[in-house]
Amino acid sequence: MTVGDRRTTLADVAAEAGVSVALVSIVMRDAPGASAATRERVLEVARRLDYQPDSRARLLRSGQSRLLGVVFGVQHPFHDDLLTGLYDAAERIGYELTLSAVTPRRDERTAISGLLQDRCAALVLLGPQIPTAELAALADRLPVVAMMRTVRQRQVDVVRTDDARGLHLAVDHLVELGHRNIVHVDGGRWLSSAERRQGYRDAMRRHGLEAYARVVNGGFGEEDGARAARELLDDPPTAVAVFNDLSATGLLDVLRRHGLEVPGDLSVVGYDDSSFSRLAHIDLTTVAQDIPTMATLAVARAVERIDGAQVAHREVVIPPRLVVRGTTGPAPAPAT
Amino acid sequence: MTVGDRRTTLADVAAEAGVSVALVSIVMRDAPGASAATRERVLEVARRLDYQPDSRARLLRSGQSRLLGVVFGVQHPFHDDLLTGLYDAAERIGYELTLSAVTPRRDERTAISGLLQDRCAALVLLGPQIPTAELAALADRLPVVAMMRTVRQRQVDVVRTDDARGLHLAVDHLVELGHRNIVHVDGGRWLSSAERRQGYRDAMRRHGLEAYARVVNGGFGEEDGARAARELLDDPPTAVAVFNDLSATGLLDVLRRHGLEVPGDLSVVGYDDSSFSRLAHIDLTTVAQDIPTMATLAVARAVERIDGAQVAHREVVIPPRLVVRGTTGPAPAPAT
DNA sequence: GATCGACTCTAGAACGTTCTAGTTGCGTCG
DNA sequence: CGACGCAACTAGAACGTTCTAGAGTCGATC
Repeated sequence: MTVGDRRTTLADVAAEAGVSVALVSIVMRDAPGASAATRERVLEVARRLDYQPDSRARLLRSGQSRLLGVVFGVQHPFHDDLLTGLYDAAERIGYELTLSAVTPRRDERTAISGLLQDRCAALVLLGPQIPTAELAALADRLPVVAMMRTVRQRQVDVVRTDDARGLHLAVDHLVELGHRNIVHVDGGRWLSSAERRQGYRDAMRRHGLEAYARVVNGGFGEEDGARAARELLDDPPTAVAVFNDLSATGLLDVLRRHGLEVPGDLSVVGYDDSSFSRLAHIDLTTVAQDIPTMATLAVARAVERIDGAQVAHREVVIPPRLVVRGTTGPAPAPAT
Repeated sequence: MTVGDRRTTLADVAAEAGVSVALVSIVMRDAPGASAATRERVLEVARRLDYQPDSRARLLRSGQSRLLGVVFGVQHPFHDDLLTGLYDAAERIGYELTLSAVTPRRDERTAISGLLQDRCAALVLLGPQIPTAELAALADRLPVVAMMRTVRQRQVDVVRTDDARGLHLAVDHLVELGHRNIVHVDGGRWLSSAERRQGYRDAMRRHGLEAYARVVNGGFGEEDGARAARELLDDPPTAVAVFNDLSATGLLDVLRRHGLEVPGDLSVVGYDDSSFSRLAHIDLTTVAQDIPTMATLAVARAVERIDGAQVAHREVVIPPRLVVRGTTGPAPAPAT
């Protein structure tokens, strides 16, 4: 194989089939304006010459690019699942996806600017961390849909989970099992930590358990959960609702090492339904986000904006659901 | 914001700055042929008009597309880490990456054909599953680098881990700890399962332990490991080298539930150094692939091919390394 | 004082498509 | 038999770049 040889173009196919370039274009796009006979002949030639349309030239000419840029993070739990859903949704309505990853050494700004140069029609950002002001500036240029976080700026569309509700579900579940002394280990300064914390507080109040409400400083990682667990050991509650699954596993580990039985002595609820939370020996009760729905809505919203529709609801909030597994059980009988 | 308004182009910048389009192009590309004064003025205007180059037009014109297509799987353990490494490597040599994901409902063929339409200069495939014949056909059209699998066809470049060596490491480690009765739970029909199985057999023979060599049918997932564990319970060895971390966690769970102490009664080694294997309460001894090196070499190889270099070694095999954690320990004193 | 070379800049043709505005050929209708 | 409509097709101009070839300008050299 010689690398230098050009790929076959419309012109090649046209010459070979003895028709004009425009006609080949018509056939390739399945547009009206060609007889069945020619259509077939052209397709046959195209197949024989192994013709592949050049999307760059195509998009360059046709202006609007049926192309959605997606920024995702390589380290994040369910971004992969979200990507799956986004591909499904995009394909259903005939859009292409182009991905740009955020890695430990490639920041969000870089990822976004790459997509801008690809001239996508809109951007879908998974859990964007950049300042809202920047998001807003971006949204002045092209439609931007932020997922899994709130954005006050009204140029930016938002599709997110009702995180407050997620903690309602967790607390309700624990209360139903008889728990009263329920602690929340929060996400610290992490995205949507505030919403979840507030959701926890609301739920406790609603159950008349303000007196028990207690928030322990946590974070995103396993160590954060472990640290919170050590803090809890002095005066252990009967149940803990944790910011996310990763932190919950760290917490579980420390608790168990100190001889506490889960769920015998203490119940734990995570958040995210991460793939590892399903592992048999973790088997974590957790709050799952409705990823397919979120993906579908994000794509739909982006496309509406591209088509210039005036969209009524800027923010779409999806209810999560509780996945009950093995780390929650009835509250232990009160001691003393 | 009106979606319809065109983005600013070179022509806009040129008009505003009172120079020709070509000159603006020169300035934007940082090419020689413009005075420092104009350069600065043009850059200022470009910044003010918020000019973003159109990579489609750019690549269309300039023919060769410093663009590498990467196909990765959303479900796979270390594909994320590999992506990180690929971005690093590509950036170092001034190449762009364009990603295409394989999802449960988007197969490899689709992912690849998307990249072909984007006219990438070469393809990097992470653990491709398509038939080698197809890979070869693809490689006749543009440089193809397959990672983490062997491909006999000589048009296709390969960068992979020395999987046989990985199992040598695992077995050597266990033997050093005094184990003799070491079982291998394999990956079934999975990619590179054969290499690892062979590596296990070789290592056992080298240690004069042919008599103990025993391969149990496993697979990729947690359930496969769990199933293998139940099979082992009748006649448990003192150590198990498992095909991958996921399977190993399934195996660990079943063993522990049946009262076996790890590593007291039985040691376990995984493969992949998956993120969850580092979790404190899994703490799995495992074989890690040298991901940064593999990524760097894959990109380097792709670029060599693009530049038309005659590359001597079609296949690059990287040695793995053992990460010792908490699931391996000294062999228990022989019973009876 | 003409010629040269260097530097800075510009005009215009690519690249591979799509799209607009035709031009054919041909059957049908008044 | 001329006008019309329609289907099938084509020529050529876009799209936003890069690239080639060349045009000015200016100081230095012969």
